[in-house]
Amino acid sequence: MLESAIDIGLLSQFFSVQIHPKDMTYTQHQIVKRLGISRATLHRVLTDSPKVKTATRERVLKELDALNYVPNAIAQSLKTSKTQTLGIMGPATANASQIDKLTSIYVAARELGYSIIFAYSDGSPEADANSIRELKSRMVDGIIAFDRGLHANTQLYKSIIDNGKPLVTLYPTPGVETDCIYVDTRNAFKRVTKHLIDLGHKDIGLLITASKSNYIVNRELGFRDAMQKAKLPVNDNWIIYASPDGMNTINSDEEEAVAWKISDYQYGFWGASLLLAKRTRPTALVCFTDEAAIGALRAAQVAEVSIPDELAIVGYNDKEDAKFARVPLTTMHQPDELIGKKVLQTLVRRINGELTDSPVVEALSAKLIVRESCGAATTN
Amino acid sequence: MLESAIDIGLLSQFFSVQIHPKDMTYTQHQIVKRLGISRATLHRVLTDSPKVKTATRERVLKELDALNYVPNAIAQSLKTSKTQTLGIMGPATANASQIDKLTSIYVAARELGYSIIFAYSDGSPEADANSIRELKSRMVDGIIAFDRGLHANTQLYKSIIDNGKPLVTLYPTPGVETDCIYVDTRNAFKRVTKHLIDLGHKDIGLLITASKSNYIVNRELGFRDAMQKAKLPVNDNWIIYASPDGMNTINSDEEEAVAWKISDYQYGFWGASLLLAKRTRPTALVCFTDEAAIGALRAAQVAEVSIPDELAIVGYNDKEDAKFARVPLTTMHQPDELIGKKVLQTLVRRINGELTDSPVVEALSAKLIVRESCGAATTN
DNA sequence: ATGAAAGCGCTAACAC
DNA sequence: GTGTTAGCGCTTTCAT
Repeated sequence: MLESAIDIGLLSQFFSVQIHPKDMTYTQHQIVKRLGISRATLHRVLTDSPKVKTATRERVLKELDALNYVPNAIAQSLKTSKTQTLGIMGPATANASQIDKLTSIYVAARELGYSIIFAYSDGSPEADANSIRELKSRMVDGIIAFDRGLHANTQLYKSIIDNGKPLVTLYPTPGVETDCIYVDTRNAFKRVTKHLIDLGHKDIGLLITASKSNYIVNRELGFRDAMQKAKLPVNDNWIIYASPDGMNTINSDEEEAVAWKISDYQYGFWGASLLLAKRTRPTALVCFTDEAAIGALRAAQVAEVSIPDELAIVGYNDKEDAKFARVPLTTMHQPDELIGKKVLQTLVRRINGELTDSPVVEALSAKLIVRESCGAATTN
Repeated sequence: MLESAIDIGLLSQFFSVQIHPKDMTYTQHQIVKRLGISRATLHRVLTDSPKVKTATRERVLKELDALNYVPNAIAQSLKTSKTQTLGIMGPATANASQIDKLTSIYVAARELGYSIIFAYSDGSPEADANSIRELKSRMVDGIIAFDRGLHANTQLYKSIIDNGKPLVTLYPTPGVETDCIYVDTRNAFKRVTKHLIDLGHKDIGLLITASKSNYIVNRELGFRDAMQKAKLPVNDNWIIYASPDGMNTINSDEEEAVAWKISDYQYGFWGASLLLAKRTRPTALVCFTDEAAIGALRAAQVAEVSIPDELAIVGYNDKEDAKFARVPLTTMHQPDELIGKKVLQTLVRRINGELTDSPVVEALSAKLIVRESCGAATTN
């Protein structure tokens, strides 16, 4: 008795009992001393091993509960070389759809017993390198690349793979052979454009940004897919590549970084104003996000252009803002809630070696949501 | 030479050199063997200690760089009992203002060399307890409570403090003596209400939710402060406590949890519809967020009530959506970008023992942004 | 200016 | 069914 008291520190025990006995952090060593058993037995109880006498087990469990024992994950990690931790690297973002994706990752991680370290980066090469260093240093079991599909990321991702860490991306990245769970935005934009075509529109414009990212480029590709399939000409005059300086080009990684700091609303407003000022206008406009569409709605309001009568508008994302826009938006709904589940399932199986060598690449589909802005619905 | 090769594993060295020499993870032990120096000397170089011969230092630094050495933070943590890791506990959220706060915390943490573990919780007592367990287990150096000021959190926060972990909250929590950095929403709502009063409004309504959280309650208090100061009567008929079931009450923690799943837009739409249907209406309406105000804008549009002429509307948050609303919103701008800096500064100083015993409690002020929805501006 | 050695809390192989 | 022990990668006295 005296021995054990000395062992865990006479003074600290005194205080801990006196002040908040429930909230002291005990080590296995201390618990073992108290119970007069060995580390191994304790470990067996902790891991539900059958090789423990029931009486012993119960005595141990009771003590564990009384002491509110929480294992030290750091020590576990050091010993096992597994941290039960996943790293997310990417830019922070205020886009509601991105947030929902992120949340679904958090939820899924929690369910599978993984903690998440969010390695924030502003997208600059130095910040990205720092993020990787951070995650490597903390021995994360796997990494989720939460980005917008910039080509500049290729090298970065390769270095992660070379380091032997499982990596899941949310965009297929050319030249990077790794697991990828993504929403097929190209197909989504093809379908939302087709919806406009089916409604009888022939003169259709596209409002995107000048970014070279997959996030943007895929949307243009999908739009062109639909136009081509319908044998409709694409009027380049009606494709607006919005950019911060209004010059409609982005030529460097630095300019990309700056471009992402501007809101989709703003791009939508600028872009639509530009389009509406032209001598001839399309009868329909595909916007790269709902937020851009809301910006366009505002521009139309200022220009006194009636939506959808004079210009049909569609967006992409389908978060709450689309529903409550001045003209409720026709848009595509992404399965954001599903992504986290899929990503974690893939990543964890990869970590556990349950997957073959070839990368898992899974495309998820978006769903058309018809509201008033396209002119098809007249509810309300 | 042979010895060192054997020591770090003949096979693994072979492969690592062959496949990706740059990306192997080396331990201090391995590096020490290669260089023929001691752990201590390596450590001195790593920590910039002056007690190393310049020649030795350079030789070591060169090797470190060549091998791309990244220290194992897990081992460091175990040894020093400091993880350079901070935990954030709270619900995930799609509110743009919350996201900006969170981002500013990430940025500030990165600058100070701390990693962030986001311990997601849906707000239920079990999930909260799990979050605390997770953070305790991972030995975070401090915790940031990222919540909406629910009374149910009091016990939770007390248990963190009892455990001896520094805790910073973003709401003053009654009964919890800890550091707190917050935006004074009560004062903000007093001022935005006063703005309406100054514009000549006497009949002013308030649209909030039925939540008992500080997030909501402070807003009502601020509204009442302004009305009282101006000696204006508060018409309870014009205070809308929106709730999911339309019964305008929330009576339990469970109901609170459900209530937070519904968007502010939706509450704004429901609440304003309710208000506009009444026999008598106020001439101005204070909404609990910009998103609620946008929902109210939509309800007004449906009811063909002209904003701001028949009803002035103000919100709170001032993110991009406020600017591009059908009627650009008069609102209060929170210093979200500042919060991370302040929170981290406080938390890190607390961790380092640089603060006195008494809690740091700092209130930040919001700023009035006047646009069209209040009827004061007519810019376009 | 440099090195040897103990130990952070845990797991797991091995002994009894 | 239970106990002993080595060691994960690092920091840190204490010697030399």
